[in-house]
Amino acid sequence: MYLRDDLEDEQYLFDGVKLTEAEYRELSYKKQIYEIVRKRSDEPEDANEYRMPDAYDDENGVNQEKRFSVAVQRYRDQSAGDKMNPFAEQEAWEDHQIGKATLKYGSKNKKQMSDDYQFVFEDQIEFIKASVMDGDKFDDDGEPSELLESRAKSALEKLQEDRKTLPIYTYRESLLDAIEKHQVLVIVGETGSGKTTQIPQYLHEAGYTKRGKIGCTQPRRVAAMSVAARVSQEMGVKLGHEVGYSIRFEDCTSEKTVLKYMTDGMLLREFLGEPDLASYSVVMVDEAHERTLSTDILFGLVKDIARFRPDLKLLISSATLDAEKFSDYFDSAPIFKIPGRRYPVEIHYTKAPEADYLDAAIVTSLQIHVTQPPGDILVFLTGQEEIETAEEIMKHRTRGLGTKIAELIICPIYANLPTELQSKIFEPTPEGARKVVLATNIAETSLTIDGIKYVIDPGFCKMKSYNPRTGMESLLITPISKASAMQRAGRSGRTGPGKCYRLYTAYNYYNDLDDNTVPEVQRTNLANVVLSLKSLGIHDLLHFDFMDPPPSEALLKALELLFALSALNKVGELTKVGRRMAEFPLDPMLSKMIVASDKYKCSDEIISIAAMLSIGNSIFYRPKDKQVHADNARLNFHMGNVGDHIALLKVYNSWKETNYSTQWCYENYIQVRSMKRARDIRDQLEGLLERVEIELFSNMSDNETIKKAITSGFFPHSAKLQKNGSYRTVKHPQTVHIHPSSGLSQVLPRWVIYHELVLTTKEYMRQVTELKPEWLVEIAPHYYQLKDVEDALSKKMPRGEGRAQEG
DNA sequence: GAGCACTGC
Repeated sequence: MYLRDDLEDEQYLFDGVKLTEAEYRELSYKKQIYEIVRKRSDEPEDANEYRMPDAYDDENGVNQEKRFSVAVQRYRDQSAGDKMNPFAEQEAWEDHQIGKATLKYGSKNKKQMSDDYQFVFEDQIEFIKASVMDGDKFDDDGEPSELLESRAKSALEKLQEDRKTLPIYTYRESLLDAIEKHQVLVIVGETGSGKTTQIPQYLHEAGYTKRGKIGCTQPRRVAAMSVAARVSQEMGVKLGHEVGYSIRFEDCTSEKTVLKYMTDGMLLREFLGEPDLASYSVVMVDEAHERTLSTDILFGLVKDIARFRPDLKLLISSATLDAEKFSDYFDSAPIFKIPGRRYPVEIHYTKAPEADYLDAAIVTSLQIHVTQPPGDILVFLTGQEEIETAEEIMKHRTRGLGTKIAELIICPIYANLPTELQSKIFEPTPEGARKVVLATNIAETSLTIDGIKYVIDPGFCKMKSYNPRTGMESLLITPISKASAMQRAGRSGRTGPGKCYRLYTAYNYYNDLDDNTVPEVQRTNLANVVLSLKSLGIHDLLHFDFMDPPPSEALLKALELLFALSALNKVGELTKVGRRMAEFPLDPMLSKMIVASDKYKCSDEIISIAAMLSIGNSIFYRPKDKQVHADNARLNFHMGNVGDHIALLKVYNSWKETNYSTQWCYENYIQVRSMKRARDIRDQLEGLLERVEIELFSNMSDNETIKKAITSGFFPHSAKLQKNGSYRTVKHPQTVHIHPSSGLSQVLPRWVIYHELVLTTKEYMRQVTELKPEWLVEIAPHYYQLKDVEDALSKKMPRGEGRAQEG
């Protein structure tokens, strides 16, 4: 499955398999996925073996009327600013977010499209070739001269020799020298420089591991695993011995381990048990430019411990763009540059702005297809819906062209696409055909597709933003940053010179795009971060040394919540409850719910609910053409109007009863992958119960008890029905609605608690359960007074309409 | 009667 016959440059071997240079440098995602699937699942190794149910069939005809994506409309709505977002003017930070969305493109009246072959040539977009992204000292004919000789050598010797051909090898001594001289070093290394695999080995060879482990963090699990596997091969040791990795649900290390690759979030958890990282001699934060939430917190922590641990070496590795910023943050740490290996990429901009980027992307794809030499195309779109729309239009326009043009294979890819359908993008393109991959941001960093020569970049992505005042989250279609645009362009130059077509003008690029994406820490709910920092003994959070501080309102909101949950006392210290909560890798309200379940003797049910809630909104699969079936399947779990939390519990338990059957998931329109994740999380939570001395109790028969435990964590999220069918949140009053996907959206109970608020077309509560108002006063007397609920208690509540039945 | 960027613990 992995071996390709068409390779001419048989330079590299891995596991006895011949790889291209790009494959060699970075283990292919496909192989990684197969490995993970094999390890994790009870499924047969060949994914084609199990029957694909009709839920996944997509034989619906093309809907001509719907071909222009809703996303375009959404973008236009968004440009109107406060029409979509009633809070647009409230906050400076928010203005910033919205402001970025007002990037105006000119208008263009499209003539009615024809699916005639001629169309491909008639409706073209004019591009201007603007620049060439340099190919970093790439030696194009750099085939090692000792190639024939080396074939006779053992695999290990060969690996050792290959290490010396990496760009970084030239810098080995000067790099070790710089690390010896300076405690903190910022390393700038482009993709392909070998920094991630080589630097920890150099340090090991130089004796650093005698003083402690070398830790290297990655933003993604797959990267941590595959890099560790690679390094263990190069060192000729078994994975998990001297070289290991540590990711959630999987600790592949031992006492022997001296080189430890891990996810950034994992190192953060390790801080909780070892606040000075005493067992480490070197910490390398890799891919620091990605600025994940965990990386940003790690920065503050490692900068702090470096002061009282002069023996600890810190390496911050980043892409070129913001190296100066990292250096400044780490007290003017020196910057060490390592060239990478990358092919040149031609950048093209549109001559004029495009009104409809989706249409422009499709036209450009077809244009490339008929005019450009072989090579696959990668198109960056914003989401599933847009990708599905684009797929329909492209299929329709290329249909019936017969042999007039080469075959165009359309491959959609986004994270929520079932795994079986994802693998399509890794199948090699047949001779004479061309592949066009329609991808979300998943293709920007998370996965690498070989053979991409052309990138089409419309310049948008979906970005999460969080309003700390209202506690509302939303996903907005936003222009990308320059850094992101560079990253996208680079995806075309991995295996040969590439071309990037930007569907915006050079003027747009230089004047309208931000330099960098707003770091996650500035646009997310910080409750969990604050709890972790508090449990590390960091009390003055408003003065914590963030590289880019979050809005203070977000910190205050988090502190306020933790205080309400009794995780913090009046002076802001962690309580016993708070310490127990911090053990769980969950949002504080979920952790509180688990801690409280001890009292209600229903921890078994509560951890299942917590696991299901924490995987978010991707449990139910709802294909466009089977929506009615999917909705009916979902309704089964809502029998008796038990509320969404109990419904999630029923989903989990039903799946468990089928012995975690994949087929059952298909029949019930449930995402297999999400359920497996829920099972992993639940298992982890069950293990953690012991640590905080909570007994595993089951109390399935009593829904009211379970609901009370939920209320113990989610009482700040209560809302009361109003006359017009909308709800009003009790504590920070605002008008909200039950999400139509909720089992209670037609039932409208008088009082509800909700899991989260999301802003889409309206302000919605997602995951809702009915509540008795007296519980609020009983469970959270410090938070609710009688007057908050008294009118509800004084009146007799009518039964029947407007009120859910007891489950 | 609506919608699911992407990670991570």
